[in-house]
Amino acid sequence: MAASPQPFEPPPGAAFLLSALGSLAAARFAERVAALDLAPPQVGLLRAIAATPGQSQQAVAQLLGTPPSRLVALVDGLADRGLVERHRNPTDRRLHALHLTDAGRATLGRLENLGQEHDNDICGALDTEERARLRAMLIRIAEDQNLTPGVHPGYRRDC
Amino acid sequence: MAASPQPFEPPPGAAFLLSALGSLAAARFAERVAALDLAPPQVGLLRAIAATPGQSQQAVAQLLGTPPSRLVALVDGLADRGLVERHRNPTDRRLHALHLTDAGRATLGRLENLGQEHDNDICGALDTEERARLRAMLIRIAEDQNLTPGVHPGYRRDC
DNA sequence: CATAATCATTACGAGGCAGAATCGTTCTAC
DNA sequence: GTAGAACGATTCTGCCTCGTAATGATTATG
Repeated sequence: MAASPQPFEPPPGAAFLLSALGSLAAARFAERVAALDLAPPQVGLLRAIAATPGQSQQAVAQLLGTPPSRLVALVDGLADRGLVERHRNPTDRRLHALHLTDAGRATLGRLENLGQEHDNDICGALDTEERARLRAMLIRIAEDQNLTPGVHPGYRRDC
Repeated sequence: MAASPQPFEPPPGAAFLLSALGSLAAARFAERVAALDLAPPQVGLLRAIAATPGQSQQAVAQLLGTPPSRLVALVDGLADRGLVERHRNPTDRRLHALHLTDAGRATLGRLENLGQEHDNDICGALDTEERARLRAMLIRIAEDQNLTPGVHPGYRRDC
């Protein structure tokens, strides 16, 4: 009673499509930022530091949902490039307050343009109005799922 | 002239939201299928075999976009559980034709229900009509990006 | 003043994945 | 008909990522 060998019997649901397109978007974004010698997690870290400068590494780690030990290598990579600085807090010398350098801010600006191109690449099939409706729906889902705005959940465990 | 420390200056675009929600959806799905002792790639393989039974491993590998050597372990895991069988092709004994067992089909049925629950979980913020519009837009994007329907691009290292 | 807690870092180990090498089988050329 | 190339599946090897556990330095507590 096997029907004709139709590919993939149940049509994929919205969640599957979200996962598939999200994976595609993430991979494409990784390619783009590779041109700046950056990995996606480093971009997220840059954005997090820009949003709330002076935070301790532990605070940032908690915000991003990553173990602190992972953050060390991330910060190292950005500090080696001169995009980020660790400032020792004089009142509590355990803490490393994270700040962007001027070069870091410049890189962030370049990333913003790059993000726009990325958006146009991914959403090329949609006109401006449709894109706005898509964004609105996605934001509603993100809020419903208690996602921290601007934070990619791929930091916690699998991406 | 730094404005108030607003979190994440540029509002996230649709591509970022897609990536973030896709990551979330993938992680949640992984949790769900873990209850059946399955990993997401194995689920994709099950679905691929169900869609076109009797294919060689190499053909399936090409469809999914994964190196053949990776498929071996994947098939092994499913074969150990008795969900999949390798049938030697008598006319060409190099080939291993992949087929689902009855247990495999039963598991696939369970996965279908599980997928519906997953869909409802992720899209809980949207009513039925909105969900349909979201699906339609996502499908258009997927077609525009030349994604193989039903195949998760996460198999491909480069996509 | 001593002990516990906190932050960053390092050390270690597990797991996953891609690419090269291997083994058996089939096709092609002569 | 046989030798050698081509092909499919598998194994092997090395790399890379990540999470957890220990380490060291500093500060809070009682």
